[in-house]
Formats: sequence, C-alpha cells, structure tokens
Amino acid sequence: MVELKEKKTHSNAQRAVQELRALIFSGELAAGSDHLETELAERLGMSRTPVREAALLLESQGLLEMRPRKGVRILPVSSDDMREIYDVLTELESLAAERAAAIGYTRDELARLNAAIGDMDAAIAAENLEGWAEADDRFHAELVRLGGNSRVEMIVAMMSDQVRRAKASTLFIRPLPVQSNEDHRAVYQAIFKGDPETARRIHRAHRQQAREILTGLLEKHRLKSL
Amino acid sequence: MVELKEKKTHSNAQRAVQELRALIFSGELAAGSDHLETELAERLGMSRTPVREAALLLESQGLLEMRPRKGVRILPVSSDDMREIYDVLTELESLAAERAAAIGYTRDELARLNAAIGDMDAAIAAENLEGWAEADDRFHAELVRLGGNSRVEMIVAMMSDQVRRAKASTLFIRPLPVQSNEDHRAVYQAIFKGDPETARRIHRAHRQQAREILTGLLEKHRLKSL
DNA sequence: GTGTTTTTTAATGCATACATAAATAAATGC
DNA sequence: GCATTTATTTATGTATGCATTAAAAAACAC
Repeated sequence: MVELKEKKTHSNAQRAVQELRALIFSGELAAGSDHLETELAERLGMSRTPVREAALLLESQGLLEMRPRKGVRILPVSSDDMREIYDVLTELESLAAERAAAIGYTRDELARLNAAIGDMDAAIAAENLEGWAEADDRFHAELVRLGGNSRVEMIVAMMSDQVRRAKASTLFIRPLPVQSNEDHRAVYQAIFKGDPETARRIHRAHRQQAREILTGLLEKHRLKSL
Repeated sequence: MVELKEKKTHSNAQRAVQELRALIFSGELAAGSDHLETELAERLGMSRTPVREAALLLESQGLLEMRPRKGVRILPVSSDDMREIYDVLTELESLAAERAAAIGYTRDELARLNAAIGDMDAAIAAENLEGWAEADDRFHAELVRLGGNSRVEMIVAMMSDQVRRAKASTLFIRPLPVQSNEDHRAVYQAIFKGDPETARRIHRAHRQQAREILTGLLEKHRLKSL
C-alpha cells in the first residue's frame, strides 16, 4: 500500500487538537460521552501519544476530562456552568470595551467591528439564525481583540468555546435578538468617541441581559446540561 | 541496589507538575532560562514522557513555553504582562466580592477571610513582609472562593501564579502596605452586611490602586521583566 | 576573512512495549 | 442463592527506541 505523502504543516498533536475540537463541536463526540484513548487514536489515525497530549490540552481548556480507566469524558455544560461562564465573559468583555474606548481607534481600525454589526442586522432581517450567531461571535471576538489584553483574549476564547455547543442547542428556542444590535451599535459609538465609561456600562448591561435570557431559557426548557 | 518502595499516591506526571512549579517559584529554574526535556527528566528522575505532559500543562497555565529544539523556556513576566494580569484580577476579584456579598455569609463562614485581615495587621506591625504577602494571598484566594464561581477561582489562581515570582522580587522595594488593610476591612464589612455594590466598588478601587503602585514601582526601578 | 554549501549532531515528536492496577468475571465457600 | 475471594482482562502511565529535521559545525569557494 502506497502512503500518500502530504506535506505536514502541523504536528500530529496539533492535528489531534483541531480534529478533537471539531468532533466535539459537531457533536460527534457528544457531551457526557466517554472515549478510550486507544479508540480516539485509531479514529485519528495516529498513536496514543499525540492524542494524549491533545487531550491534556483540551482538558486544561475545560472541554473534556481525563479519568483513569474510564477514558476521556466530553464535559457537559450545566446551567450553573453557563452562569459562571457568562459572569466571566461579562466582566472581561466589559473591561475590553472600556479599554478599547480608552485606546482610541480610527474608523478604519474599527471596520471589522462595524462589519460584524452590519452582518448581524442583515442576518436578523433574513431570519438567518446561524448567520447571526456567527456574526455575533465575530463581534465579541473583535471587541476583545481591540481591548488589547492578550490574557483577556485567551480566557474569553476559552469560555466561548465552552458555550459554543450550548449556543447551537438554544439558538432555535431563542427570541430573535432584535434589541441586541442596538446595544452593539451603542458600544461601537462609545468606543469610537473614546468614552470608556459608557462603553463599559452599555456592554455590561448587554451581557447581563444576555445572561438572563439564556439562563431563563435553559431553566424554562429544563435543559440542565448540554 | 535496593529500591525504596514508597507508596505512590501521585503519578509521575503529577509529581513533575508539582516539582517543576516548585523549581520555578524558587527561582532555580530562572525566568527566561531554557531547559531541555531530557535534562528536566533526569533532574526529576523519570523519563521524558511524564515531564512532557507536565510541561504541556504548565504551558497552558502560562508559566512556560515549549519551543521545538530550544527546550522549555521559563516565561519571564514583563511589566506589560503585569498590567494585563492585574486588569484581569481586578475585574474577576471585584465580581467575586460582589457575589460574596450577594450570597450573604455568616460571620462564621467569613472567619477565614477575617483571620487573613488580622494576620496582615499583625505582619505589618511586625514589619514582616513575607508574612504580610502570605496573608494577602490568603485573603484574595478566600475572597474569590466565597464568590462561588469555580472558573473565576481557576483563572485567578492561574494569574496569581504568574505574578508570584514578581511579588517576591518587588516585596522589598514596596512601601509598607498600611492603607491596604483598611480596604480589606471595608470589603469584609460590605460582604458581611450584604452590600454587593459597595463590596465591588471598594475592592475594585483597591485593586486598581495596587496595580498603579506595582507598575509604577516596576517602571521606576526599570524592572522590565521578572 | 566572509559567504555558501555540505556534513554532522542532537532534540524532539511519535510509535511501541510493557508493568501496573483497576475493573470485571470466575470460582469458591457457606 | 449470596458473599467473598481469586483469576482474568484491559486501559492507562511510563519507559524506550527511532525517524525526522533544525541547528551547529565543518568544509569549501572566493
């Protein structure tokens, strides 16, 4: 059998991280399910060593848990977890908004943020929920990037990962987020005008409201974990 | 040669994590220094495998960096890093203070927090800086614990680790933190009385001030990295 | 001496082997 | 039958070997 020799731009361990993430987000590795290292290794076509290293990383990111002899467990996210995560996101994103406003960006530098807002509007008009969710993610990621604190960026990315699956599950039981974009615009304006207090205050309120809506939904629908 | 058969309560990988942390905090593995996996493995009396796993974990915690062929680099902490870290700590600890106040604890449940404040007073009176630093750490850790958000706890612990070495280096060039404990008491009071807004506001101001003092010191003494 | 190519060295990334210990099944006693 | 012990299985944790390849050293040209 002839091996296809593809150029290896990534190490196997890196590939394992990416592929495991993809499997988790797609739900192929369901929340709460257990998987032996050997099984995952075979699935990814590599030995246990790089799989183990990848799993160790994903464990530190809170996506899974390695339990001796029970295999790798994909962590479910409970509504309590969701509350914790949203609280962290609220604080750190508000900080980012404040800092972004304090730094003072040009309209050009804020183009991506603005574009995300536009895309959300368009998606809402088209009732395209996935499109809206994608643009919303983009808005928040860009906001945090503009905040200029690499640690905040990292933590927010990590927490966002943890809720990503939940978002997919709740997307279709949510109300259309029409109010949401007014907040986004107001945050954008405050950043552009260089008004840190306003940027913080509005974004904070925005996030707290999002939290209430989401946790309310989860409880109403008895979704204890995702 | 007879092997001493000690009971192994921890895996080698866990031991490696603990010992590497200890070596880093003690400065035996100095910030900025490089160390080959083989060297560390020999030093810890185990093979490369568990050392590698430990290093992977510590990398995810921001204590070191694994660079192919260059070995494991113990990460220095620049004054910019310090600013980032303090900003994160400010936000998340303030959240914890607010939540702790909202939860409403009895005097008994707040005993450890109160004890830490007392110990700081005593240490200041005795001009025992290490003692003060230890009690200060204890205060902050307990505050965060009372906040009841496990993710906040984890992140704060991680960030605190990153500044731990810096604290040791700057401890003796700092002014005696006399004002500091008034803030601590006020935060304690607000939590005990169940006043979330006050708890948040005071702790936030306290942390921001600490940040200013520390970054000011670092720049004054031209300590670019630690 | 300086810049370029070739050779050598050696650190890592990964596969593999295996001892250990947990979990399960089988065997035994009553 | 049921409880208890023993045997068996098997997933992990770790050591080890090796191919790969980046970096260092050497050889070479000029």
